[in-house]
Amino acid sequence: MATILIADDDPKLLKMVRRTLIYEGFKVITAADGREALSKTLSQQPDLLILDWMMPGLDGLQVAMQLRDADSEIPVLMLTARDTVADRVEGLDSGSDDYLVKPFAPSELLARIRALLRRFKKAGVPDKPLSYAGLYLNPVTRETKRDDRSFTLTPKEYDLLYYLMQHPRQVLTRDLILEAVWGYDFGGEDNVLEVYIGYLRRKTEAGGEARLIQTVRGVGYVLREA
Amino acid sequence: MATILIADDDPKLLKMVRRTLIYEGFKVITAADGREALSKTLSQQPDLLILDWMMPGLDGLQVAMQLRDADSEIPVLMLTARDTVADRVEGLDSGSDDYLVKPFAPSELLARIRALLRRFKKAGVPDKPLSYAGLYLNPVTRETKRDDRSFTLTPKEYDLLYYLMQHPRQVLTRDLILEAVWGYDFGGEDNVLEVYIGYLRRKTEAGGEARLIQTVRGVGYVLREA
DNA sequence: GGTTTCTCTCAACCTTCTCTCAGGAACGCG
DNA sequence: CGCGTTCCTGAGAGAAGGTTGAGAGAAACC
Repeated sequence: MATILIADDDPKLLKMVRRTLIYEGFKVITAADGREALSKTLSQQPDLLILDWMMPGLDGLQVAMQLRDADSEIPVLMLTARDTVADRVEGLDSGSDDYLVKPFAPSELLARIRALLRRFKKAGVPDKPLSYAGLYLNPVTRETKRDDRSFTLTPKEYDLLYYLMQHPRQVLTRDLILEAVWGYDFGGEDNVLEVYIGYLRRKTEAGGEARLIQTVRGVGYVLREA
Repeated sequence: MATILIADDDPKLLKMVRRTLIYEGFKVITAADGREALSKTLSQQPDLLILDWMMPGLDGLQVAMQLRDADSEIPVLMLTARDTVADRVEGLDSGSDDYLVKPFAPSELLARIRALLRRFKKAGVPDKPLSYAGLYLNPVTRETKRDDRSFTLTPKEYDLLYYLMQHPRQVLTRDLILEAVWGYDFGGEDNVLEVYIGYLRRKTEAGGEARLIQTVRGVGYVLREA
């Protein structure tokens, strides 16, 4: 499922939107201002940005413009309290792809998001199959294999493996993985991630193959040959 | 869904039209002048062209004429600010198929586009029969078979199977299917899709054959042999 | 106009997935 | 080696997702 970054300086709205999106199955990254939005966008490559027009420091417009200047093609949905024609035009010119005027209904937000994602998926590169060290994952068919032995994954397992395979040889911290796959800034102390790593290991090594998902003690995990 | 190329030297209009069309589900290619329109038309084979009459360099008229000379059959909708009878005649002679005078309402534009596409579809290549793993569907006769056992489908069932068979082995998300077959913009709370998948399964497996429509839990469905 | 067919909703049921918990194993460090 | 910390794993509760039968209302057909 797609990853969405939402930037707004109003924590209440942030929370509301975040909950809605997660409920709908999106992965969510949040940012409290434009600068944070920009840096998280660059580091985590979300599939869509929801930017508040008015934010302290860098506002949504400026973020969108900077991204366009950097040839980013990530679709941008702008949130604004204003609703004049002039504003709309200005926003579109600056690189945002759609608009939503506050206050808005969650269903309206979802509809726009879906429309934007659909539109950009078509324009973008179709998902390429990933493979690393005998592991194979095809996002189009959702086929997963280790060498020629194919195995099935649950949605969460799939998301996790997908994420790992997008960053082979890279040590991924617990927080990063949790945020990418589970979509929350992790506070509590459960051990979902460990459990799911366990599931994946069981499945990827079911034929007695060598371990590919390595633990980096105190940090996180890496997909790497021993 | 059809691909439409729109060429105009006014970026604002380009953007506006692009958004309207995309929102309606079309794939859109844009061009800023006649030369670009011509080359993109040749390379990407859109289903319809929207050309501005007046453009720097090659104007819309010239583009249309060149395409006709090259035996292109792509329908052309011409945009013009002028509205005299003489102009209209000249335009039609030169190979455009319909006209729209600026400024125009988006709904008007859409109506013309739909009319043109409908008109030219008839002249186009008829849909080829689809088959996969013993399933057979003929869009011309609407005949449907599993191996040699033919079965009948209701219109909705047919649409659904047709869509699935156009994407064999591809995992199709609920949203995608709903959008393609039902035209929803927002996947509500009902379970029509599940019900219809059930109907199709009943019919495609009535002879005790293996299941071809597989569930991908948490995602959607695939047409695939187990 | 009446009948048949089709589409969609609802609700109950069943399956599978997710996440938590807790005990035990592995690790790193002094 | 002993100790605290970190990680792994089996079991299971609860939630989510998917299937199915029944039936109401709309649409198509005669």
